[in-house]
Amino acid sequence: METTNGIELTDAARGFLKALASDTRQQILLLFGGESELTVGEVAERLGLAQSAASAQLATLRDSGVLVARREWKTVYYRVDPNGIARALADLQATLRACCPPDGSCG
Amino acid sequence: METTNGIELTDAARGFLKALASDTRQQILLLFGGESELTVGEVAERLGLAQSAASAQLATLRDSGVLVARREWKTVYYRVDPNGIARALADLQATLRACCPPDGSCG
DNA sequence: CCATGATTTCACGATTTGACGATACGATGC
DNA sequence: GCATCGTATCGTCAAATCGTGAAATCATGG
Repeated sequence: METTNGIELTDAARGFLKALASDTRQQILLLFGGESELTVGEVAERLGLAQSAASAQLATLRDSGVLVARREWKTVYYRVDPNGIARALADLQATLRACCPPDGSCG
Repeated sequence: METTNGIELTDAARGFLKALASDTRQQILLLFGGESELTVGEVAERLGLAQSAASAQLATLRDSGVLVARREWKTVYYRVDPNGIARALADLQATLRACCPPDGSCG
């Protein structure tokens, strides 16, 4: 069997936590609260970032399953991936349930 | 009413995300899966960390509401704070609900 | 083929993080 | 008062992160 506890975070959950630990990436994600889709340039302008910085942060969010990208001609449209977020959150909760007593509404 | 979107992360949620973004702090948290309480020295030994490093990371987890500390004579016992975790998770989910369509099981 | 527009990648510097060792603090026991 | 044990704090250093500007990529239009 496993020598480990059996308690571990999935890659989805770890990526999610790392991605959303950054203030800038949090702001980017919250930008999608009103808009359904945003381009790299729009994100850069609204946050006062260089386009290269916005591009990199968006790529991080995409790689961690928080956002998805759609390319239309020259423009790349990013939008939230509810599925990826749900999965990461579910994994995170499942792991946390093993650490904190189930009596609390930990999940 | 609000000039803002109304979408924002609470301090609890932000602290939670930052605290659990570190691999070391993730491992520390998972250490509590089997044990109810651990001392600084125990955490340091099990993770092969210097005592000072374990102390600092534990303090970070405590400051972000993930752990609570209890002092008994010279020894400080840390344990998970299910209440703090539940609050951070609830705040996080509430914010995320504003970003991803409610049709998904986002929360 | 060349120009344009949007994005990505690269090279660089500045700030932050994470670990260590050494030292200081707090409480006990002689 | 002095020694001891467990923690916390401080100083330092290597590695990672984040931002910028310049150059490269990719697709379209003339």
